[in-house]
Amino acid sequence: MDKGWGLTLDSSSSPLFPSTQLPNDTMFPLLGFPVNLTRPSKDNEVDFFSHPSNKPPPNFIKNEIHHDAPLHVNTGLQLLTANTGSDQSTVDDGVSSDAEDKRAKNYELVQLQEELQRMNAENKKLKEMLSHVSGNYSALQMHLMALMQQNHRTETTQNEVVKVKAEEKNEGEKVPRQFLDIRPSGRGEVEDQASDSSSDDERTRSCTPQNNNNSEVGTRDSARNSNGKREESPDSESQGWKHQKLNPSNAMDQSTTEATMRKARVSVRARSEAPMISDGCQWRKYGQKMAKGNPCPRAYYRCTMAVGCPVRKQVQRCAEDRTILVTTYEGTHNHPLPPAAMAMASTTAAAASMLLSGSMSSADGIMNPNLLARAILPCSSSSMATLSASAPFPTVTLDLTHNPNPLQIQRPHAAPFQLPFLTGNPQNFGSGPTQMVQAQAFYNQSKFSGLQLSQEVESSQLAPQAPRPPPLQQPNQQPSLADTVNAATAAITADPNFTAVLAAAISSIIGGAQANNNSTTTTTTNNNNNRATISSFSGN
DNA sequence: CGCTTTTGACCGGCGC
DNA sequence: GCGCCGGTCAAAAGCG
Repeated sequence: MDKGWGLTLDSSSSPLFPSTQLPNDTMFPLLGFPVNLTRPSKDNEVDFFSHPSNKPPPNFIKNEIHHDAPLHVNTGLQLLTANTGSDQSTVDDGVSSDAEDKRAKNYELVQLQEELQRMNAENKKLKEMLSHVSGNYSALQMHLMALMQQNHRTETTQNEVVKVKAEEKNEGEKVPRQFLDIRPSGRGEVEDQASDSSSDDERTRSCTPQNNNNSEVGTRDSARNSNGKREESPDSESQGWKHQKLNPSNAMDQSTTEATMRKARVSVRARSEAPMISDGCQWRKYGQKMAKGNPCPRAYYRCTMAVGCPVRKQVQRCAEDRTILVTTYEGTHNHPLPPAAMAMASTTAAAASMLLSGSMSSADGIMNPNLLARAILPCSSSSMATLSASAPFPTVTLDLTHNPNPLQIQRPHAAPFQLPFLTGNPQNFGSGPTQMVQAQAFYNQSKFSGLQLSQEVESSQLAPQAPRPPPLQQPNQQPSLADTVNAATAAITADPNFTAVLAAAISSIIGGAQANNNSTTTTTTNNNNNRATISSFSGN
């Protein structure tokens, strides 16, 4: 009987399928009879249905396993044939002695199905919990980063305020407290609640003694204003940068770390045919220049995810190898980031934070590139993460163009989405292999099917030229958090130990889609964009 | 119509 | 002081 079939199939296979062979969502509908009807496999033929008295000999079972022939052909015993028959066999099932046994099995089937339903429900609950926890984790991570940076700036600011007061005593009312109203007007709440970094930067920058000694007191950019050409613009933080550049000397002893934080740069080298690597943030191009020594123009972008975000980046192709895209990040986001942007943002923030640390802000730290390099990439060679001391600003270069990972050597085409970026705060630098992400974890996640997570990934045969499905069509928009979380949840379920890293990978992958979308809105759409391989950051 | 990109001009820093 | 260079601005153009 079919129920007896279903019973044996379910009872034998259901404990294995949910987590291993079938996606959870598709597994349960298959638990019922369709499986039995469409697949009269040899499993069914094995002794479960046969009455003990009719148990086939061992030889028969072996034959059944090794031959894929239909059941009725391979069956050497009448009883088995009768048992494995279709629904019409009920006529043949006149064997009344099996009735109670079948009832019992039917009952057992019902029980198992109920149990599976309970497990399914529990699984869904766990998924929801996981997505919730993942979201909270991201939020907390950002909050922690913001607090750390704010805390550091606060210390610096307090020192500078003390010094300003001392100068006020010396110079009387000559020194205004610019930091009280230095913030640009008309900003949204987003900045109010999250822009401590930039606003504090503005305050501390403006209240430095150096600034106060200038004749440009009271104006943020006297040079511009003296032209009568430019009033204070909403983009004042950039002028704040400029302002800082104007007065770099005297205040260095007090705002060294602050300036370092602001000027610390993280340069990422990655092979990409896309005009921009995807980092999950929204960027607006505000300039392009031909840089000396490189025939490729350098593009300047600023973060537009929040008004007044000070983060900028420069994108330029390497002169020696134009398949290498060099992206240099500068500044720290002053707003919450979507999961898609966490990886890169955390990396850049981590680099800046490391520069802010005592050892790194010292000359020793600057002059010892390997310290920072190894701190950021504990498992990488120094050639993959270098610190430039000769540059005007401390610059960490993350070279993603090499592929020293033994795992990837073993599976050379299997990890085009491996993401090295830090996903946590600087204290997590040493977490080592957990920072390494294998994108294969997201296999079967249809959310990413359009993001070149082709299924060949699992079979280690990802073809770079393989045609890709169209990217997600969300021009200039971040993928919805819900989508991200849902997809992340599904992937994380498979291996909860990689929660943070998976989230980063997902976000970066989704960011890849965004980059594609961005590219479509600019000039040309490069179908090879997603072939950008950020593949070389390795764990051990 | 609003947003983004393009692009020439402008500015300050720096080296000579 | 001058010129070069990196970085930024903002008007114009492009685009959906």
